[in-house]
Amino acid sequence: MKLMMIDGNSIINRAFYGVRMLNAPDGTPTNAVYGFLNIYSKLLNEENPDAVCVAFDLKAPTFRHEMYDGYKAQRKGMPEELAVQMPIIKEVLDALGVRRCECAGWEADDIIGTAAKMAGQNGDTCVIVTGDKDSFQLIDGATSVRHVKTRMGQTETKLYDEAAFREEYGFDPPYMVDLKALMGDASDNIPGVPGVGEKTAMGLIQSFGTVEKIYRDLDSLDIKDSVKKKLTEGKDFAEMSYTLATISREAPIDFTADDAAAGEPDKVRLREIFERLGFKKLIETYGLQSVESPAPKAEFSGVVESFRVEDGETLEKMKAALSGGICGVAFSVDDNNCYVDQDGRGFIINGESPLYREAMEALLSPAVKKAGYGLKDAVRRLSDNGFSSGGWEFDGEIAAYLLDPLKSGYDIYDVTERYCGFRIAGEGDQTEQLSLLSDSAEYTGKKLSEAAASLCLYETLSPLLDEKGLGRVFREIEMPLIPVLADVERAGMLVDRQAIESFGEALSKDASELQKKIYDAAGEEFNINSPKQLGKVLFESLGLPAPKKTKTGYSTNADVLEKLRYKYPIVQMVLDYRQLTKLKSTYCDGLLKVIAPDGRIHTNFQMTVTATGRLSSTEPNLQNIPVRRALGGEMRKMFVAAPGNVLVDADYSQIELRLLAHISGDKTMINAFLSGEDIHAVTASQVLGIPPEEVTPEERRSAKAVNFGIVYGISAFSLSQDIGTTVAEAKRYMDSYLEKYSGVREYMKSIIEKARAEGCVRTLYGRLRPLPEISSSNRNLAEFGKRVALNAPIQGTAADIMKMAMARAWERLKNEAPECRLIMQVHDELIAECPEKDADKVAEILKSSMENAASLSVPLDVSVSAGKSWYETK
DNA sequence: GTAGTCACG
DNA sequence: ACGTACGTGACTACA
Repeated sequence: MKLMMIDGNSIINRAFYGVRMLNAPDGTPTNAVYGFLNIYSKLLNEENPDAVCVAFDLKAPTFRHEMYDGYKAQRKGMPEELAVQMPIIKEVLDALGVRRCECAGWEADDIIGTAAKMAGQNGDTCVIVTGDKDSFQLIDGATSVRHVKTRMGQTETKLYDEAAFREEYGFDPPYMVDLKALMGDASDNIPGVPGVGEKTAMGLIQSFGTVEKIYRDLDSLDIKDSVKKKLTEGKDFAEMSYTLATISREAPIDFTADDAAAGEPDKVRLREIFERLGFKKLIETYGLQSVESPAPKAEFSGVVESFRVEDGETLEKMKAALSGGICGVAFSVDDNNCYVDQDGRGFIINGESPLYREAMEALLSPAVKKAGYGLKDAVRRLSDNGFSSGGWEFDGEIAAYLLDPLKSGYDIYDVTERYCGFRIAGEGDQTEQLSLLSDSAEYTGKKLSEAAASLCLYETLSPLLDEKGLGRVFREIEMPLIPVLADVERAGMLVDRQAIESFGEALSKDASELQKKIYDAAGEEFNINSPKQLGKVLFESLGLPAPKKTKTGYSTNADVLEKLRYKYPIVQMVLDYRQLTKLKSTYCDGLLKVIAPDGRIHTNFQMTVTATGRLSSTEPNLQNIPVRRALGGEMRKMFVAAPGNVLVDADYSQIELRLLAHISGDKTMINAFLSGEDIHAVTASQVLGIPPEEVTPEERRSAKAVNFGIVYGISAFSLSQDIGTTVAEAKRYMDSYLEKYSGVREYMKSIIEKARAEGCVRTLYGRLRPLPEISSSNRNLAEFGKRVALNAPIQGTAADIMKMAMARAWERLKNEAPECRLIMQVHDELIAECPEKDADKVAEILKSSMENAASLSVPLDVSVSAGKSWYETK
């Protein structure tokens, strides 16, 4: 096969200087991107390669920099307008499915040289594309160079094989190095021999062959004395330049021509990028116009007729329709109606009809396969109205979330427009609506349209999920969770209202006393809750040293105040005041507002919010009830079991760290977990090289901080902040940590490379986390992307496992402890409420469901405990 | 509506 | 030279 290796930096440089300046709508310069794409298309036409790879230089110094300071000089020359385009080009290449390669410590030339050599060895041919003549040294029987020039805005290329090279230079390609050694190369800042230019150098190489021979025989050579003198004086330069000009063919690259075979372009991404850059013409050239909105499927014509299920005849008609394939459903909260679409026929089940129950039960039977949108809430409401349900096959909202989890919301209208290509009828929405024929259709409303849209989304998104590798997460993790969460929300957590009220009163009292003291200490009254006013008082009126600023003023957060609290009593008072008011407003007042008539708090679990696959909890958020500090922890005494019942609380211990061990495959860490010992103590012992029994509590704390930090992609700076050491100390610690757990270091490196290449990462079960920022030209964004790349597979896999565990536990409890209800999930913690007599059985069910939800190279350990309140289960 | 703060895993 | 740990939601102040 034929491999085309492109010298990315070289071609982009040519494009930048050869194409007049262009700008994206946001002002970003784009001429190099545009020029590069034009050259690239032209090359594909000329060469028609089987595989393509674009090699890039990295900023990291290479051996050439080490031997010659001047070598750096030209790298600095890249103008800002060009530099900002580099990451964009990489983004475009990724979207095009073109392999790219960069390698710290090696230049694009070295990568290309190595790839060409490997291609030759494998019986492939290689054509190198570059604007630098350096690469001519690589030409051989299997390798040619297509040299790119831009003149007057026109790109010209010329192909050099062995014959063409010899004709132009009069010697064989390998001696190109010798030529460069003598004449130098301004563009690479290779000096050459002072005073020897192209003509002289070419003559010397043609007559005498190599630099080595020239110097060996210098005295006897038949050349001008002046040239001889220059050669003698410039010998050191020649030797150094020889090395600088020699392309290494030993770069550690890890791909072959096969790996670089043309990938499929990601048309959606490509279109997004081109739109951002204002490349309207290229959107046409690449045929990307209708990527986001595929044309509506011809056979889909919406609801063509509709029936109210009000008599036996229509009921039978509906039942007959349901026995066919999947149907789309939508439920109305207001009028208690249900809308069913089955292949263009709409059925409306009216809440006031005497046949309502019978019709609903027929529809909700597990045997009837249904597609809907936002089903968890529907299932919950149906349960509230006494309907059990099953056969939930497809939820369009969840599908849209899995396909693109970073969106801020999944409105059914937008999602349908995006994936089905039409807008459905919405309130005040006069755009092209889903066709509902008024002639034969009795009802042409919004809900029936949603039922129809759900069916259409099912048909469009089911194959798409599989195509994107998301089928498993969808079918095995998300869909089974729907009835579970509906049930958990419905169960709710019982709270002791009076206890919350009296705790709140106590907090108010303490807070107002503290408020007085603070006013005294400050010498003035102000709103302590206003960071702006507080900052003014502390750092201006009282003149405390201000360690940090925010973009709007002084920073007054806990980190800052912690540092000042011993020196200034008012600071401690402010910290205490904040704690009291937080507890009062968010937890006492906040929770009292949402106690339902049954005396319980029913949170709302959001399935389509987080970037990693976790749940979130709202109205109220029960996933952030205080626990870390003593006073806040009191809150948990108010979450109680009903009389005669207990709460059973099961916790994964260190699930994320265990997943790091599993995913990285690090043997030492895996063994640490297999030993069953205290992991943080083992870490301290291994990193510090001391026996486990000698690890002090302080050392264990540091090890724990590092273990946590590694999962988040920590920096030495943040670690030092966290454990209170110098940055140097923290760095030493991290280095020895990564030395000891070298598999973790390897993982960090490889996942980041993978994320760059693919623009996303995945969990063990395939859940996707896109990483648009990792190729950003904004350094902070790119760094952020790296940390996310590291963390998302771990946090996300933990979320996947917990979700599977919940479904398993729920199923088992239904059969083995039917009086037990799951009532809460807090990421790695699952809480059930059951009669006291069932406590042991429930504990066992939770523990084994959670421990066996996944089988990894390390055990999953779950600790369980029971109590009358959430506080007591700790 | 945004910024700052702080509660959780 | 620069900023500095991943993922959430709720509350208050203030424009």
